[in-house]
Amino acid sequence: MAHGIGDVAARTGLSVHALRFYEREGLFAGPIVRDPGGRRVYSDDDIEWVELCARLRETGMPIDAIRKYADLVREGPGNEPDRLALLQAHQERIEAQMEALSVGLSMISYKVRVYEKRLAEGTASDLWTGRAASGD
Amino acid sequence: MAHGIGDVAARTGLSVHALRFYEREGLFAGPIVRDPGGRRVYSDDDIEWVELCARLRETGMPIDAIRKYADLVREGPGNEPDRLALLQAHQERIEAQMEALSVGLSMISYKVRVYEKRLAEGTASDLWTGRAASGD
DNA sequence: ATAAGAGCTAGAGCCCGCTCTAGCTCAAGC
DNA sequence: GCTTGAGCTAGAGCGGGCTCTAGCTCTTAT
Repeated sequence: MAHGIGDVAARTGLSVHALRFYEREGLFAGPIVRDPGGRRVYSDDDIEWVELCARLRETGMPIDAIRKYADLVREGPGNEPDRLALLQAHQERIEAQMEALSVGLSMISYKVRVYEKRLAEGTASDLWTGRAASGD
Repeated sequence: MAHGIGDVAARTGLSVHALRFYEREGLFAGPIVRDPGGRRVYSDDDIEWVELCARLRETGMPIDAIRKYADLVREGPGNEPDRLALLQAHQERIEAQMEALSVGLSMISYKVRVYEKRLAEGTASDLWTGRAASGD
């Protein structure tokens, strides 16, 4: 199936600007075909690739790293260990991020509980003790 | 306990530049005391606050949002529901992020497994079938 | 035939979050 | 008393990742 850039944008959540930008930046593994009028025509495979890029970006992989991966794929078979290394490195980054998020989340959840408790007491007693029970 | 800015930087992982920047940006709930020579002197409470800010930033809360929270705290008691709302909103953002990360992670883990398998087969058979088994 | 709408390129612009510089002051150790 | 090192301010600069603009072309529906 062939798809126009607008289509692809709509279905991947990226903007058409971003799609052209990614292409210029060399994030695509192969050239995007053009129709006789010079417009980009995306294949289903292209869309799949764009979706991968979107996930990689969403999980914080820098453009630069994605380009390196795309370069390897473009080079063709033979460099699988290198590709694997890039993916694994990113896997670890994601795991670290998740850890950081969960630490932050539990800190915030704690504060939320404190506020909720204080508010419940407040509506019950209609009185605030200022900084009596800390917790900003 | 009183701490110099270098100290605080070391123990929070932020740079001294970032600490001054945060202060300028109004992320602090109260003014930072200065010594007779004009240097910042951080209390334990200040450090705790800085640590909160660091966690909020790490989890992707924009400077702007942290400032709003700090503004509320600075205003004093009475606006707890507003503070709670900000925290809850951020809590949700974090949860959404974690979701996105885990989707991305599973996509990548899948690819990693594919490569590992292909490599294992490759070393076994010493032959690559090119794009026979897709998966970039 | 025409007007609307999607696409194209090259390049400028923007936002965020720091980071760095210049030029100065201060406190402490040798 | 002098050097070294930490700190200060105001403001410039930067890197990443888009986003937007201008000016043009092409397709399509009326």
